[in-house]
Amino acid sequence: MEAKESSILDAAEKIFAEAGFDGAKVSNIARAASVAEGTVYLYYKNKQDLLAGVVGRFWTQLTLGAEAAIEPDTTTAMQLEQLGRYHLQSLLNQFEVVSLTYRARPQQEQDLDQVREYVRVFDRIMQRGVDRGELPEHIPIVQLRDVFFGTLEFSARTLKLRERPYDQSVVTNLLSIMVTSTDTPSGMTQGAIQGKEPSNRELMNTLKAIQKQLKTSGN
Amino acid sequence: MEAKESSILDAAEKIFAEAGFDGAKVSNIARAASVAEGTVYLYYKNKQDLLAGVVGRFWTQLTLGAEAAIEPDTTTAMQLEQLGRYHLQSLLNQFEVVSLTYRARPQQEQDLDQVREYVRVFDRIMQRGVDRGELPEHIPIVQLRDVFFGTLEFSARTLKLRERPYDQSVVTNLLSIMVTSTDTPSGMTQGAIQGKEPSNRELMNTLKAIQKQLKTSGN
DNA sequence: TACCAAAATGAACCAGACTCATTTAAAATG
DNA sequence: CATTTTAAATGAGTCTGGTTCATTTTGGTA
Repeated sequence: MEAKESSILDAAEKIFAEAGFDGAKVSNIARAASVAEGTVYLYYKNKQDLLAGVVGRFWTQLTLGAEAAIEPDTTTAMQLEQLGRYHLQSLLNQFEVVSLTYRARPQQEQDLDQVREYVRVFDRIMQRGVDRGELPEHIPIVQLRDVFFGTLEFSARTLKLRERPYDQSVVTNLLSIMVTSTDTPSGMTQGAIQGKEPSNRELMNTLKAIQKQLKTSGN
Repeated sequence: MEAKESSILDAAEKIFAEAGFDGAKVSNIARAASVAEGTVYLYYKNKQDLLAGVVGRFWTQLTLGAEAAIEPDTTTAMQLEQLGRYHLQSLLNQFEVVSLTYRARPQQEQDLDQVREYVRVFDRIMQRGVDRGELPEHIPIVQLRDVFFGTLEFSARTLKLRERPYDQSVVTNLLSIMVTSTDTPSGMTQGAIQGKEPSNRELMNTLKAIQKQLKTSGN
């Protein structure tokens, strides 16, 4: 039964999230799924594998959500901001599951290619930006990816630690520094720096000229 | 005996590093430390606590090393670069121990105030920068901290995953985006960021700074 | 209804973290 | 020194909880 597998995953996610990996007992997960303990092992090799299932499903869903959250026909900067918001919000809303990812990772790398899949959403946005000439290439995309996801993940931890809610300025400021140094259309700066007027168009344009040609509508 | 405790820590670090938390058996750690299994529990409440000991010691040492790696009498930008290099190198050199940090963290938060201590090295650099007027305050230090450490940690993971060695450009590029939008080493993006009218000279300097970054990030 | 294969069960097994009664070493006492 | 006291160390045994597997139940088919 397909439904049974996902019911086990649901139960596992719940128990793992509230008790952590070590605290979660397979017996409890089985009970929560209304299944015998041995049944769990028909669907998952062991407890680790079960965790990988939970985490994998989470990231797969995250990928779908991210793709839905991004307008296809807007600027690269805008898309990055949309992904940034979505990502930070998801990290905060499902903090426990995200944390579990680190329990799964060290094991088998191939378990978590759902994470790699998710990361490609970012890569596609950036690649499109480059193709369209909206992004210069001072910094390799791979490095910008680490800036983007690394910052957001650490920010999420910080917010959780201080028991603060979602903070839009985290995304805004992150984008402002990524955008300021990789891309410098006046419109982008305007959006990124909280509505302040960009100034001195002449030199800003000169600045632009050393980079790739940009065409961005100011929001 | 003090020496015995640290001998247990040494053994634990070794075994944890090569087998991971779950793979490491307390019996093996005890044997490696030439001690009976029960003795371990005289020094550490349980296996988790032992891990916290290993991880805590690591971050304490990292703090000392970081303080040594930073020249006291140089610019904020320079100090940040020194810390960045040191941090990335350490993450790579002791990747396994760093990873273990995530096994310790979810448990008790107070276990890891050594990490918080380490982070203060960054805070002090930034605070001094602000005090000296070397840093404007567009973006809260707390957020920049997440940019800094988040990026470096994710970069370290990426490098490890691809089996690449230490890459100076990661630090350079990170600093370039942090500095371009917050600091003004040679130029003055300050005006533009704050929304004031920057002078032509200021923007020219920014231009130069960016061009310079372009060259450095090329390696 | 009888048969079979797949799915499910849970009692038993076992690895390994942790305890504690006992032993050994060190320090204090006279 | 011999003796008592206190602390440190030991490892066999306990216990929790993940994992296995012989047995039972289920669902489909002739």
